Amino acid sequence: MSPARRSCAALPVERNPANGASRAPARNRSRRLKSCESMTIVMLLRRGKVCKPAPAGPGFVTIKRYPDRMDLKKTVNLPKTDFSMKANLGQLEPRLLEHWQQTGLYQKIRASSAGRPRYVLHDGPPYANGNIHLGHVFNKTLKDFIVKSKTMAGFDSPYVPGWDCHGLPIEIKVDSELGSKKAQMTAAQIRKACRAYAQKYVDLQKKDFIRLGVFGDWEHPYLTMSPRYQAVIARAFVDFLDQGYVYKGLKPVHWCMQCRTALAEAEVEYENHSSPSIWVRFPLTSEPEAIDPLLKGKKVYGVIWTTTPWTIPANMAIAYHPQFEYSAVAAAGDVYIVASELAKATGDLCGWVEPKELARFAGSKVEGAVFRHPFVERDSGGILADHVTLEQGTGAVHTAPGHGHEDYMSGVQYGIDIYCPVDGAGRMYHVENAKGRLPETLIGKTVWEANPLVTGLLREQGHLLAEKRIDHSYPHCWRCHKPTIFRGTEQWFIGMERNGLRERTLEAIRKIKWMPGWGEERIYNMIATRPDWCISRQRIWGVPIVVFSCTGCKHRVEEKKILDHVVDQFAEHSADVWYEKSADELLPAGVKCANCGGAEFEKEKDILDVWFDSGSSHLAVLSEGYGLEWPSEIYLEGPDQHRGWFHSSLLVGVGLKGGSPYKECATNGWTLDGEGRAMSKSLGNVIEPDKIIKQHGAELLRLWVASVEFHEDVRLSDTILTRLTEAYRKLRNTLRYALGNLHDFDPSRDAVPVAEMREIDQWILIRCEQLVSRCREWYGNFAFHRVYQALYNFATTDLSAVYFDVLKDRLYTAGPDSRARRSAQTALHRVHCALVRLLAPLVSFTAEEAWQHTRLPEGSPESVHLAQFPTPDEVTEGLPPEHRLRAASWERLMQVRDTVLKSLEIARQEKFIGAPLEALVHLRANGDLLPLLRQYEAELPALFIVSEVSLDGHAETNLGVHVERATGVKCERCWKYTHDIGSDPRLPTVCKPCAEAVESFFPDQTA
RNA sequence: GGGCCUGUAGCUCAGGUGGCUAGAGCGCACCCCUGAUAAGGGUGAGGUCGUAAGUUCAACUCUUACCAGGCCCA
Repeated sequence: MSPARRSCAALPVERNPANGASRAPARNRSRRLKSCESMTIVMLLRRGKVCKPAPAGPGFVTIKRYPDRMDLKKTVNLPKTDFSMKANLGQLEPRLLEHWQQTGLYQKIRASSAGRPRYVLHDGPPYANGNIHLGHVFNKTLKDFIVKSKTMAGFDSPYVPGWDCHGLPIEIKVDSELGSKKAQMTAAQIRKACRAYAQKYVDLQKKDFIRLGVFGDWEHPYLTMSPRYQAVIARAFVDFLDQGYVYKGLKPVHWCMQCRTALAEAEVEYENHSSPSIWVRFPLTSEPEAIDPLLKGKKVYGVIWTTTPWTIPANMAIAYHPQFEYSAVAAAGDVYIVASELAKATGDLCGWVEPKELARFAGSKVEGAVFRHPFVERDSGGILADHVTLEQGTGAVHTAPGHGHEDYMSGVQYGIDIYCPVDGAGRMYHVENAKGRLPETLIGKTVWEANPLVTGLLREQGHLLAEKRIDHSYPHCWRCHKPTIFRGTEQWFIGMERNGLRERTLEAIRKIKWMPGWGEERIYNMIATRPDWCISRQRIWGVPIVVFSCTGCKHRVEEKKILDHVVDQFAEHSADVWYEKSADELLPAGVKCANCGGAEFEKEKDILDVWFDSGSSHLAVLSEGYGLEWPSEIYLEGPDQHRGWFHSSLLVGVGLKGGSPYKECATNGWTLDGEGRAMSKSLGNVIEPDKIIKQHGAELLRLWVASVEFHEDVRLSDTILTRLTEAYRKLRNTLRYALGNLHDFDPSRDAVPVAEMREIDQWILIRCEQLVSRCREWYGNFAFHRVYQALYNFATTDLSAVYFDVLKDRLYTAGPDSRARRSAQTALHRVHCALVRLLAPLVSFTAEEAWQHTRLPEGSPESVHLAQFPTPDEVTEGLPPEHRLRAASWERLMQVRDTVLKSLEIARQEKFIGAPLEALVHLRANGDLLPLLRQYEAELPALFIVSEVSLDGHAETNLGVHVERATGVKCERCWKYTHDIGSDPRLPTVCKPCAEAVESFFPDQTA
């Protein structure tokens, strides 16, 4: 300790020479103290013989008769409560859940909130597959915090949970469960199996969410597979179609030629495969000097490398990386453009003799150059792309937009045709209106047959530079295990530029409040650069794209009136009717093809992207059916949803409703392990929510959610759980102290007017008032962790360490019905009722349990969750303004208290005292502190929890503290050392105030 | 590899527009109490503010690079 510090602390303890004990060695003093105590521990009193009972009646002095053997402890008002110290959440929580369910609490909340301003959080649907994980817990609990806190802040805040039920993951699972049976099943039957599967997980997850104490309309959640919802999805598509957003175009997908089907990424397995890899040159037909002046007049070629020769016929461009450096290498009179880094390797492979570098330039120089296809009458443009790498090949990527995802992206970016001359069986064919005719030798050949033919053609033309087989990992069909191809197929799109969708969406983004703010930039960039929305999938489990086409002329039936007729059937029978009925049955009678007048139609086979399903949730839920208005107040999901639900909801909202379905968009972080790593099976660091609930209770998970800054990634570990367990116990014990000391307090009967309260009781009300005001504000901006910290700090610092400690003497030893005790209880009751309500959105179980144990004023709601947050005014109601000014004095006194406690600690360390009541504190003060202390001199012993305080004004420093041994005798009842022991002859070991308090325990015998 | 984000004591969090010895609670250590008792109280020790440069009279706060981690893409 530094000298400066020492002087800051209390002055050295001075021992009172009058106190004999002070001269004795420390060990002796302590021993003597103990023996002294043992003499007075439990005293048996004999009274009856001394005081004869007086006859009752007028004119007689009443002398109460005390029992012969009296246990003084029974006259101490110790806390009494059934609110146990140990929570036993494992039993409490299910009991409360059952109770809430049986009493219809959620419906009651709705009823009591009716007519208040609305605050609707629209739930993002989790996927109905698998068990819930910590991320679900985090998100759902946060939503519950918002809904409950908004409810208690005076809003009507309903919560309709939902599930995302369609989609590939479920279809795949069902597929594998059905096994070979699937082949014999109709689409409708498979859909039934998918529906059952999804329902199973809806029920499972629902149970888990309810278990967390999340309030909501669990009886009527929205399911994307419900007939009503499916109709909403289908209608949304029809509306998009009707309003001109939708078009059909080509996009490459994984394709199995064997199964003749599109495959999702999840259905593709990568296996080893041997492919022919070739180096091909494309003659440059544009001016070489545009690339580099040194190339003027040279015969220049672009050089590409590919492992799929069959895609060469579909080549439309050559991609270069804008930042890479490229070399023009001269060899045998020709000049080749390759990445500088790969020039040597390429030259070696192609057998260039004495290659010479003529020039070096950035890839960006090649943009706009024109090459000639080696054997098709077509140009191949130089383009730029970031996906170009230097790991293999030449640094120039053969680009066939109909045969590769990245190629496709480049194609879209540069407006190049998505050209795919390969049919569903994997055979080459002449595409109508194609640029450049394919050599006839290729037509009708499968892509595998085409490989050597293409290589042959290239060789003939002199454009094959090298050839080499390569073993690599290649996508295969998960079902038939044959290698797959990328094939441009017809897909449905929502055009981002149609009706200005992209622009309008970007405008809408600017109007939304993003929390945290960076969400705006993130989603803005995505919308600004995303390609058209591909909304079709070649699957079964989803909502079909409601379009028919004429069997004769292929003309599509897209009239809204006709399609709406079909959608109406979805609402009634679910979208299954699409698979159960024929086109003829589905269509209204008498529909004719607008083009050819034909009357035979076929149904579209594709279904809609699941993001279209969930993106339409606001149409389904913020609707009359649920009694909710569009748009919602807020969406809250994980950060991945900027590309997911936030994104699709926004597009659907802007497209069909002209704006965002949410005014505010909040994100919760990811849940990580104690080291900040993502939880994964392979790392083995996954924390199961179920385990924590079993071991600690859902309340602890809620407390965890409450304790962290939720916008950022959050961690959970054993250490954190241990801290939370301790915090929970502290909060619980705070409530328990209050309940225990309020057992005989009826606010309507016993409350003391605030103006007449003890000042320290008024002080805690003012502290509590500030707490309420801050917590309300923090709830308002979803700073739950600040609410938690404030409540916790209030419980530990203001209450446990100061107020409760100081209060014990008064609560325990004053007469049960005395003004002093009732004053304390009034304050305690107010603080308790405020605390319980402030805690309710966070620790909903414990708050409810405490509420049930609280004696509430007449007319109070049966559940804390039906109550409103306390208001700051309510806490200090009745406090005269002039009393409020005294709060500052008390803050000052608290500082004096801190100093005194430091001095007491020194005395304790020196074994001069043990319990603080053994001390007499002598204060010396000057300045304005002295009058303040004088004013409150009578309160000081209680505030310091010592037996005596003496005060004088001779201090040289601002405040001096001397600790001495308390004089007098220890009262057996209140344990204070006093000079009035035995003032009541019937109670020879008890001080005067205690004697008076004891009196109130015995019935008035004069009555 | 690209876009966005995070990194203050063992833990969870505070630290407007750069400015006194960087705060809180918990935990920890030591002590006390035994009438909140598988409770309660006191005192104290913990941080070169991810790392390294730079701007500045002055940086936890501004810039750059790097490291570690997260989400989304590729």
